[in-house]
Amino acid sequence: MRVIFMGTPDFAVPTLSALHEAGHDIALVVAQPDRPAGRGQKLTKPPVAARALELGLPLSQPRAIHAGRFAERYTGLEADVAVVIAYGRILGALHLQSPRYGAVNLHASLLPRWRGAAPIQAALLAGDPETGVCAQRMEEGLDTGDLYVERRLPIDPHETAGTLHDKLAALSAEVAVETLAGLPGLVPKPQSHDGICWAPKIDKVDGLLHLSESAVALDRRIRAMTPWPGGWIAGEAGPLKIREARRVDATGPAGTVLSTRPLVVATGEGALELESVQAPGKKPVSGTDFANGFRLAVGDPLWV
RNA sequence: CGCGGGGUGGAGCAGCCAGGUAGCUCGUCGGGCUCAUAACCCGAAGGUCGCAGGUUCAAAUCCUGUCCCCGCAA
Repeated sequence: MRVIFMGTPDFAVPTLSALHEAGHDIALVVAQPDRPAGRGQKLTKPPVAARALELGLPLSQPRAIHAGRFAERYTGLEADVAVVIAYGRILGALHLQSPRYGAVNLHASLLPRWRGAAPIQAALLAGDPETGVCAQRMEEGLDTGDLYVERRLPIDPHETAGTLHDKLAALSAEVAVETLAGLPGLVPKPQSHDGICWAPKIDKVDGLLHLSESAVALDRRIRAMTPWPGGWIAGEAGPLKIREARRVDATGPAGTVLSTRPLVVATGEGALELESVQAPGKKPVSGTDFANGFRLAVGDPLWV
């Protein structure tokens, strides 16, 4: 099939690679423009753009997508289908209707649960036992399209957004290939009217941990926000990132150290063993190393 | 030149601002105590203080350059 691929971050890369490998004619790869990123704010190419160049595919990173040269080029390609995965912008009727079979979007949740920007994090934050990937026929409504294919994936108890991201990115690639293969005859099914919910975009402050919350909630938040923005405890010296933690049975005043080896901190309900933490400007260290360096003793507040 | 923190025995840190015997917690090794221990007691090994140069009687500490790591921001 003649495909227009639209995607931007790491999550979309396996799908681009898989479609290319499956022999589809990728007429154009569309990604967001290069942006300043990282220390030094150097202009950085999004992963999909980098991959497109590696594969020698035509690439466009337009600032304006709804009109002008890009819009003309888009419609002029006479593509069979647009495959959209984590592109990062809302598409218009032009993009959805000009390809022969319209636009197919890969979404990392079991729709209609977790429509929106951050379905992976939302599923972890809610403690869902499973999630998955859906291929939907895009409409102008956000993630409301009829479903071509749905694949489920159980969520491991120690899953983080990072590990789940990678699994779902790989699964998305499979679903994309499967969907395109069946496209001429596949009839998409409408989403259920029940269980609709939204997964809003994740903000840095979503990683803020209040130790007065329960260990269950904190554990979920830490895993949902890892690796970005990371679960962190606010303090005068800056944020203390909690990179890995697990729930343990212990009680005490929330926020105080119950043990230094291993490092255990009390929460509003239950306790957390901190396996890997990172102070501002420092490297990640084990809980015990942290306690040694910061001279923590049982009964001390963890981070002030 | 976006802002900022840091490189000190195996690990995490203090010491640097007011140059002059290498410190703390942990680990390691040996010994002791104990039914036993990740607990406790005693002892030991292990560092040319990222690298190069400079100032000085004397540099981890002051100055210059250089490499590397990290936080913020995006």
